[in-house]
Amino acid sequence: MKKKTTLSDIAKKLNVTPSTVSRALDDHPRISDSTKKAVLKIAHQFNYQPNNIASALRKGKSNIIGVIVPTSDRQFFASIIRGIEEIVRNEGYSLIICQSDEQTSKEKEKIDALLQIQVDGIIASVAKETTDYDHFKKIRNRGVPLVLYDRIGESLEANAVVINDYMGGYIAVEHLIQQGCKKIAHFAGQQHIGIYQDRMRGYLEAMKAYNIPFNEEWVIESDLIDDTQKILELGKEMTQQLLNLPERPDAIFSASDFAALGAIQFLNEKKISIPDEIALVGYSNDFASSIIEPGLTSIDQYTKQMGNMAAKHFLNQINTKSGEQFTPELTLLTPELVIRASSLRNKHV
Amino acid sequence: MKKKTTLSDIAKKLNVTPSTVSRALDDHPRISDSTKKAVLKIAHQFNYQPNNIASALRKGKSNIIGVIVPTSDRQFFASIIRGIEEIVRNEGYSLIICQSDEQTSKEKEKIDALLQIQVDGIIASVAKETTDYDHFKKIRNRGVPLVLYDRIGESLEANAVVINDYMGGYIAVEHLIQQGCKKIAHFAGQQHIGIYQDRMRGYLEAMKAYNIPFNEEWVIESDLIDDTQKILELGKEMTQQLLNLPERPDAIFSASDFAALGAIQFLNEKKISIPDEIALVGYSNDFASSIIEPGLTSIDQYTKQMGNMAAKHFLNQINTKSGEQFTPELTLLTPELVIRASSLRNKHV
DNA sequence: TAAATTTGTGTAATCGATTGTTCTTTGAGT
DNA sequence: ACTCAAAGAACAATCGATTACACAAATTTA
Repeated sequence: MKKKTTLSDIAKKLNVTPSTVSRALDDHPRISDSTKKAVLKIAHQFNYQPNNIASALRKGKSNIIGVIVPTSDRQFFASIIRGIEEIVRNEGYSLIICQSDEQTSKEKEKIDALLQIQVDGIIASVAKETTDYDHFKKIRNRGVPLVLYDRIGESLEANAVVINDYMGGYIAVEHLIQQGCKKIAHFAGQQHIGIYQDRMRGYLEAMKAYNIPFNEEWVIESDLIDDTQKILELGKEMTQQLLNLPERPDAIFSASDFAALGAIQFLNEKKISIPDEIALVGYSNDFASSIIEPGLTSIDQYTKQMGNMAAKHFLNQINTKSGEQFTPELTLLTPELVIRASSLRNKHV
Repeated sequence: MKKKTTLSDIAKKLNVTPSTVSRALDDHPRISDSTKKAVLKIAHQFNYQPNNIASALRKGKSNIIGVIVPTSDRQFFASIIRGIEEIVRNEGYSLIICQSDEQTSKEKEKIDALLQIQVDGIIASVAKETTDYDHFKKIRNRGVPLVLYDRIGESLEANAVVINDYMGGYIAVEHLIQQGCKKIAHFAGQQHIGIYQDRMRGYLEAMKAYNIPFNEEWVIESDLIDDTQKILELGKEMTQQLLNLPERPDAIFSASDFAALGAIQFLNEKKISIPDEIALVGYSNDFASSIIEPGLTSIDQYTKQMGNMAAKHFLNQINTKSGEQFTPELTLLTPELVIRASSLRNKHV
């Protein structure tokens, strides 16, 4: 095992000081071209790799960004990460990816861990449990840039990028209405989480806009952030519940693809025709939605783009002089409806 | 923004030296209990957070492990990461997760980046493209522990953990035979990749063991590591190809779930009955396999356990005195057959 | 009681790169 | 020829924690 070569090794070889070598490698204007060339040559010859830890210590900058995802089991987050990486890699940043597993306690732990290893910034989506944001405030208090994506703490002053979930809910329901549905149910997520609130709001507004009467019984609120299998089961149960109603709905807009998948399985089992008896639209366009029969219409969230934007927000903050007043920016991405058989009643439109 | 408190801040406050504080916090036996208590108190009061970068520089240890995954789009890798984290978190390690996107060039880049930020070890699965392993050897040459998982370079001297893919192939095909299938086709992966070789070997051996004649035309080799949608299409094409054969197979063992999913979609379309006309077994037990109709029988790979084992191998290497001779260890995990409708002909067994 | 340990801390070097401050040399300008 | 500025590089401090070594005081041992 060879020991690493350091600045001083190169310096000794050339009879100059480490500072000269450092500046030469940094292309400092005060270093002569001849010296620069010589240094570069030896550096290459010795296969010099700068010690980033030393550099980080001196510069107070680690070139590492912490990314917190509630869980990486979902394609959603994998895609976000990819989006972030795409942008920051050229700037020389590495990512540390952490999972909060939807628990506030772990979220705190992870934030502490990231601050401890001195990340240059944190990009996070908040856990479903979280209602108190002090641990996030700690990030900003430490002077570490914070960017939130998708699930953001309302009360937090931070750059953020979210999908327009209101619009997502609206276009989903509008689509169902245009397919002739008049009694539209909604599988809603927990209303203390902004995105689910917005999707519900979109649902309600679309109904109102088209003068569709609203029936309270058709809205079922539940925890849509959980183990995939559980949500699947939940979807089945909720569907059963709807079928038991005196006035049975003719469509379901589910704020989660998985609950909708469960609904489809259940309806298939009961030989209830989709979309003719009940039409369905899900949310987030999971891969499985294209696999199930009939294919599940869903809202696509442009996750990679979301990652890209989050990364850009981070870079912006880094490049903002600390003197300037910080005003949080919010980026709103537009979701898209991906239409499949589960909602397509007018086959020939 | 408050500045962080350092060891010296505490030292000054107590009129001792930083070294004493350092030792006190480290619970050094030579430090008196009274001093320790005092230090702890002030440290807490000042909300002291050790500067890990400084510590890393001095100790030559970053407490960061680099994890390389070919792509994080698959649940498979998400699960592995989780498995690794579970183990190493208590030891104070953080993970940096990188994606090679199946490209050797990116794999090299990532390895360089990880070495540059001085990770304490690298846990990796090799990209499909990779046939030359020099960049991995570089890791060991630098004295950095390396652990491979799932896709390992045969010629690499490194700890590794893999699933017994031979057994996976064997039990999959044995199951099909037991269901009465006699003409079993195989969607094989690229044979330069060990896991696909092994699955194929399992297929062949099971056939031989049960005296099932082997027909070369029933084996189709293709790239099963690709964009999910592409593999889905590929699965359809390969199925078409099999249907065109003079002697049509009555079962398919696919080395990829996604190709099998494509096959199911295709067969459903053609109204060919599954499993009666053609039975199917996939590989890796993806979530979508439980969603499709009929459910796809598949081989489960215990991915979290694989992550656990990889992490343990890493810790072992760390704790091995460098003097001792290094002998690479290979852990072989046992896969499990998850039976669903796609292969279940004897419904009443 | 003298010698030998043990105990509790302080001193100072170190990890490797960075950077503000000299210092010397060279060259231009008058 | 002389002043002054710029160029090129060295010096030395610094980032914060760690640790080999030194040293005095307290305690034990003989």
